[in-house]
Amino acid sequence: MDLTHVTKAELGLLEMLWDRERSTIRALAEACYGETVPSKLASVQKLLHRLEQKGLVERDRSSFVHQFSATMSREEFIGRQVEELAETFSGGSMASLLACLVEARRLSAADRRKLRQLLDEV
Amino acid sequence: MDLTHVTKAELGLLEMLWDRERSTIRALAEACYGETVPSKLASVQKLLHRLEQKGLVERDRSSFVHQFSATMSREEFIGRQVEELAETFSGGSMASLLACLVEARRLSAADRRKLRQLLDEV
DNA sequence: GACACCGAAGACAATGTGTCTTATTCTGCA
DNA sequence: TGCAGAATAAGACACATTGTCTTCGGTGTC
Repeated sequence: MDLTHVTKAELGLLEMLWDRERSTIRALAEACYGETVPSKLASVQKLLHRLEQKGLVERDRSSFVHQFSATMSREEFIGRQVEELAETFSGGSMASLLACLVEARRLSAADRRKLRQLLDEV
Repeated sequence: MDLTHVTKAELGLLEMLWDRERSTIRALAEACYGETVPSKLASVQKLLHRLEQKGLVERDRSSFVHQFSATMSREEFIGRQVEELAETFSGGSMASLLACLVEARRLSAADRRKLRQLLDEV
């Protein structure tokens, strides 16, 4: 199982979990599909199961109705996505990947200004 | 057809085209598989066809043996991959995406130093 | 005990992916 | 010219992924 690739439907659930901290299958189905018929509940169940296998979702089984939550913050997840690009294209080096961005002029002047400011704040 | 997603096999061909500027199916099959039997040639043909559909590869049909080349540089391609992440997660804003990286502390001190240096050079 | 709900498991169709075979067209040489 | 070889084109094929849905057994409530 590819631990990194997340489909659009899976990402939708993750976004909801990032919003809500923790949630049930029923609540997620209501938010996703606007209905909680058994088939939709099963879809959410399946997607959550896959996210759990990928290590992106945690399940609390202590109560009869399971509670789900994301294992990492949205920011950390995004960071890992970028790191995966660095892994694929720049031998894992974030610096090289960002250098690539600067050199390919894919950062606007405003982007560069903002970035410099962020770096100064750390 | 997803214009952005590139499979591992397709990426392998792209990397070769970035190395060689332009190449034939036969040369790519030799480099990829180490043999140029008809089945391997057909595999390369199919992958190139898909890359062409995705707008990532250009085909010169002027001579009998077609010549293939990448439509964008490796750097530009990488830039677009990062932009796609920005699109998905940060409303298309590269600055926000990079802010996310800085805030999630996924950049080492060395990464930050290197990045600041790059920004100064532009 | 009857009933509703839950999670687990799997069937299912649609799509994506890489490999391979076959058909068709073109080149170059005898 | 005619033919052998090579190239492109088209599609069959097996396999994996993805999202939806049905069925089943277990659990709680009245």
